[in-house]
Amino acid sequence: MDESEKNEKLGYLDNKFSKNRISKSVKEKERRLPQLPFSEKGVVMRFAPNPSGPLHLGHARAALLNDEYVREYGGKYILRIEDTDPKRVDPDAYRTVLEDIDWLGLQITDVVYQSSRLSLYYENARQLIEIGGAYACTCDNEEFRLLKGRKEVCPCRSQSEKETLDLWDKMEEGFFKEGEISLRLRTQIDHPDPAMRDFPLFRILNSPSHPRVEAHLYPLMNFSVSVDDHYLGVTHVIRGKDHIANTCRQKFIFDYFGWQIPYYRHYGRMGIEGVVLSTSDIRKGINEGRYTDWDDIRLGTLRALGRRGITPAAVRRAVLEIGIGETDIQFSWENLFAKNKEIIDPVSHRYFFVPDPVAVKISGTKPTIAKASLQPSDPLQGSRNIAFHDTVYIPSVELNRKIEYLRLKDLFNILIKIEDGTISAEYAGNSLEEARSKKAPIIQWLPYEENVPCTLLTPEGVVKGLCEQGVLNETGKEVQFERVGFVKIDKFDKGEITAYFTHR
RNA sequence: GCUGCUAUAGUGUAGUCCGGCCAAUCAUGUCGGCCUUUCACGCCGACGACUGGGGUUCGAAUCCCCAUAGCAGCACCA
Repeated sequence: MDESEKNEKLGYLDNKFSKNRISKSVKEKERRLPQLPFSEKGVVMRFAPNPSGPLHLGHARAALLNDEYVREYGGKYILRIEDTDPKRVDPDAYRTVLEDIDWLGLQITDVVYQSSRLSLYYENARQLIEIGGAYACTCDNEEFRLLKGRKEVCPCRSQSEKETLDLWDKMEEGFFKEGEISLRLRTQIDHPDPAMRDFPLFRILNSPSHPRVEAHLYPLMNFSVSVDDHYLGVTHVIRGKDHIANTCRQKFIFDYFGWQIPYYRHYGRMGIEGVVLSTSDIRKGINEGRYTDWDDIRLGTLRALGRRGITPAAVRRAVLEIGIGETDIQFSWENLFAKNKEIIDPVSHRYFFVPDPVAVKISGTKPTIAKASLQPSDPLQGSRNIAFHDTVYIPSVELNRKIEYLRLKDLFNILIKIEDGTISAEYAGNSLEEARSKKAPIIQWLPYEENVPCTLLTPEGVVKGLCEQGVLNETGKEVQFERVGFVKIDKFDKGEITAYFTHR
């Protein structure tokens, strides 16, 4: 897919093809994000995931919000892979994160890996030490925590720049083992917020080994992020409010170096109804066999959403509507589904799917071929031909409703007869008007001879049924099973179609 | 415990900075109707909110104070 195709798919190109009624009304409904200050000359923004697993809805918000601003103001959009903690790096994630970003349609202009920038961090650490901004602390963690709580300095804090530099050399050389020493920033030990007091900048890690680089001395995020944001020229940072404290911490670092601080904006926490979002919890669930994989449709990962038929454009619209407010919110599937429907309804092909099918022989008529529209709002997309011989499958629920007069959609009316437990039907005319006036249910059906088994996976359970053979051409696409809902055709395997229920 | 952020209908969101045009916007949802060879789409209508209490003011969703609730940070994670 080239760039323009991609944009069009995401609803960005307002070209001659998108002048139809639906996309126009959608466009009018779209609201804009609030303006960012200092954006006149364009912006440099970044999306900075930790490569610990595939991306989920929470990542999508950060990624899409930033993406949208870069699209609006122009500039650079940097993907920064934050892999400075080998404990939290999943080698596969280097690939999956990129795949997910591609799916989302982000306009990334630059990609950097923090693990390739360790020497930059070391150099800046050295500088920071030289100007007296940091000291090497050998205190026990718990001990330091207690001192900090009492606003008391630790003995290491009084070391001279020379002493710190010597210790730093040893840290770089590998003289210290994990946990023995860390480099701390000199902030204010009596800062009212305990979270600000002399927080750490670097630590030693002897294991596990890093998949991309040989190292033992790693920066902590507040240092690497500050250094990168500065050297990469980041102008605006949109991130979750769980980073508010980090923003304050990073300002201490910027101040030491005399760097210009980017514009920060923090959006609120986002909870998602009934879904596990945490990467570590998902991983655990997969390992324990509770989920099939990262794209298990019960998950909130982007690949899971894609698999059940949620489009990236819908995710984008939903996320932009939520915006950058600081209020904690409850993300609702209803709203996402509505956005998705806006997108897929006008283009999804329609098919009949008959759940729990019952065969009914119809007397009093001759074989014929029904013509049904593939896409009712756009006849140009063609139609399906469904052959009627003499027996059809209809959903068993329709019989349970005890209504005798029915219309088979796009075919004709029938009268159901149940005698001694055998079900049959009689042809009852072609008139649609008559069916309407008698308020006959208009139902989906399939010929006895031509159909294909289909398993529909829904949140409520598995529905076995039959569907039209035309569905075989729709693998990987979203279609609508008439009177059932939108589904994504997952695969055709062993003579059977598997589909995932997307939403009504 | 300390520090900070937030608070508009079931959900999301506009309005809050610079008080009156807000008996509060839009979307979604639910219900009802219309349209329609789908229980989809579209159209019409209804339902539904300023967390509470004080204060300032002629006038407060909007400013101030207190309370309450939710969330975050106080990691050698990001």
